[in-house]
Amino acid sequence: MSLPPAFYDRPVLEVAQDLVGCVVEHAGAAGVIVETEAYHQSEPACHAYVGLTPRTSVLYGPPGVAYLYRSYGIHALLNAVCEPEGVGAAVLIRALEPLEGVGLMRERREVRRDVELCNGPGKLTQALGIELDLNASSLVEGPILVHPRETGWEDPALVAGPRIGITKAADLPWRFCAAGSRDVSRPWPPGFRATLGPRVA
DNA sequence: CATGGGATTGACT
DNA sequence: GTCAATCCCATGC
Repeated sequence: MSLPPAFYDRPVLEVAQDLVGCVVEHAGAAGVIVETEAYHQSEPACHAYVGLTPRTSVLYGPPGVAYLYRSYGIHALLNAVCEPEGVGAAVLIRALEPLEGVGLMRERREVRRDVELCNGPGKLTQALGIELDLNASSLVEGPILVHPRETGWEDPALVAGPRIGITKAADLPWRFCAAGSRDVSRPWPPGFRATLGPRVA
C-alpha cells in the first residue's frame, strides 16, 4: 500500500519530517528516504514563489503528486507536492538508502561504491530510472510509489539544518536527515548536534 | 525573440 | 578545494 493523499495534505514541514524512513519505489528498484527538504510558496527559494506559471502549476495542484524538474540542464529532481490544492509547496527527496533492486541501480549508474547510488537528489532519480516525463504523475497510484515506514524505521531520530545549494532563504533549517545515516548527500559540519528526536512541531 | 540563472554532479588540481 | 556541462522556462525588450 502507498501513502494516501491525506498524508501529503498537511503542512509541508510536517510531511518533510514524516517522509524520512518511508520508501520510494519505481521500475524495479526502491530505497528508504534518509534526507528531505521542504519548500513553500512563502519563501523565495521555492519555485512556487513566483506564483502560478506553467512550470509551477504542478506545485499548486493537488497533493500526493510528483513534481519533477531539470536542474542545471542535467539532473532530474524529485519532489512530493504537499498542502491543499491552491498552495504551492513540496518536499524535495535528497537521498535514499538502497533497499531493493540494487543490481538495477548499478546498471543505471556506474559507481564504485553502493553508497554513491542514491546519496544525492540527481543520483537517486537516475538510480530509480525516473525522468521528467513523470512530472505531475501520482505518488499514490504510480508509476512512482511512496510507501509507509517499515520495520526498523518507525520513529527515526532526525537532524535538522539549512538547505543545500540554494542562494535565497538559505538560513531556514528546512533540511531533515535520518540521524547517523551514511547515505545522506552531504555530511554535517563537525560537531553539529541539532538532533530533534522523532519530529518537531 | 534573447538572455540569464539555477533545489547538481563528476572530474580534476 | 575549483570548475564546466547543459536544458528548461521566466523575464524583459
